[in-house]
Amino acid sequence: MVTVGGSSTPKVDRRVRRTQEALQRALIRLVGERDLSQISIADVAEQAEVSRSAFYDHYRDVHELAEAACTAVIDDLIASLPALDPVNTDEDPTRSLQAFFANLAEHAGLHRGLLGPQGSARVIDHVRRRITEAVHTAARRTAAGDGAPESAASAADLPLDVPAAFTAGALVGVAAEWLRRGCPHSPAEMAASTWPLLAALHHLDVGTPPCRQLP
Amino acid sequence: MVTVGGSSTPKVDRRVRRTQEALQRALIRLVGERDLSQISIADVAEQAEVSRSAFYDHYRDVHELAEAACTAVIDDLIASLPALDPVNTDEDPTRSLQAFFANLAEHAGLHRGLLGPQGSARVIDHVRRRITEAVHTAARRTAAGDGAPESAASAADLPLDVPAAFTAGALVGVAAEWLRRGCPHSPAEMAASTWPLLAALHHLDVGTPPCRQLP
DNA sequence: TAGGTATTCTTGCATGTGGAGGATAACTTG
DNA sequence: CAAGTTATCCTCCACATGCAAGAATACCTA
Repeated sequence: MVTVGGSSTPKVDRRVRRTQEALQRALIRLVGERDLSQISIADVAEQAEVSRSAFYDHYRDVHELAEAACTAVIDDLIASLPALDPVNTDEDPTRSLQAFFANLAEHAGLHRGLLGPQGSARVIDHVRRRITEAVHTAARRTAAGDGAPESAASAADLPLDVPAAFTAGALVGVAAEWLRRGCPHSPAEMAASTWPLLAALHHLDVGTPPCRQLP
Repeated sequence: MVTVGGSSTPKVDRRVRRTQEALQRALIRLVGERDLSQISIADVAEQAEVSRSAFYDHYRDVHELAEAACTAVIDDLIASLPALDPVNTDEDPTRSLQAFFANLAEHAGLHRGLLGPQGSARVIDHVRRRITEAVHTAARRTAAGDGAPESAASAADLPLDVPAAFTAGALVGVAAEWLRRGCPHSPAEMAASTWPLLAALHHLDVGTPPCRQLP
């Protein structure tokens, strides 16, 4: 098995990149067409113009590929989350929340296919954890006075941050429900409805210390 | 395919009940032992002492069985959610939240197996939607003055209730993260940490009408 | 560019999947 | 209890899965 390391690919064999990216693009395309459960490994390999056994050289199953394939998309989503940071005293704090929903809507087919009932538990868990981490570090950055950048330890080693898990789950819940209904409202409306709820959590957060992460 | 109707089984062939219940019990037992992805239909059928083809007479795949199998357990969880109702002015409002986490911990293996990264997107979605419905009807019951019982329409037909989806997702998020870490804190601690967050949403809910469900 | 290395491809296999058709057995109703 | 209904079981099938061993090929480095 050959796997590209998490970040900042320094020197990766061209063939590996080509194969992995082809497989990821193929999956993303296919998820837009039919349910994940109706997509076979052979389908993905064929769509990627790669042999079926090359698939197994990189990924154990479709879910592992899906997790890898959605990473770039997820990063985009997470990038639109600094709105959750209380220091962000923009004139319109819902702007980046709006970007979040817009981003979601833009790839609605993909997101619904991976996060919905026919999707992958692995992807759902991955997304939730990534957002949890983002919320966690944003909160710590605020609390610690914007000082040194936190050591980027995996969330698995950190204490259980209930508010972060709460917030992340809430965002995923709203997103999933919105996608399930076929995005019946504009990103602006969704942002306007969601923002007060997030704000209530923030104000509580900074106001009452008794509820923070458990040791 | 033979399927038992949703509620209040009036007259179901004894054989159907026996087979379905045996399959569900078998799955629940197996999920406690290994990952869902490592459980084959043949395994479940054998554990249930039922032929493999009888499985397909009732369920399309393992996820459909899992959804059916967890329904009873989910009902227990949802039963411990009236704490979310603002009218509930108990002396200790975290009591039923505590029951929620205790319930979760009691079947930790099952819940982690079905809701975690190796679980089933179908189950995750099902749980989230059930909780969303529960929160939604609880909120409406409160707002409408405890009057007539709402027509029990499926959540799919109702307008998108952002606060309900938000709350439900949040609970699932906290539960998933807690389970993932191996339930490192007592249900009492978890309830104490989670309650203020829920309360903040409630107070906002009753205080500011601008953010309700979208039409 | 030549050479060693690493990746991909081909082939093959044991097992799991999803389901159709028909025989057998169990249940419900009159 | 007898008759008819209905679920389960058995046997088959085509296809998908996950993986292994070795040949063929593309890549990186010197």
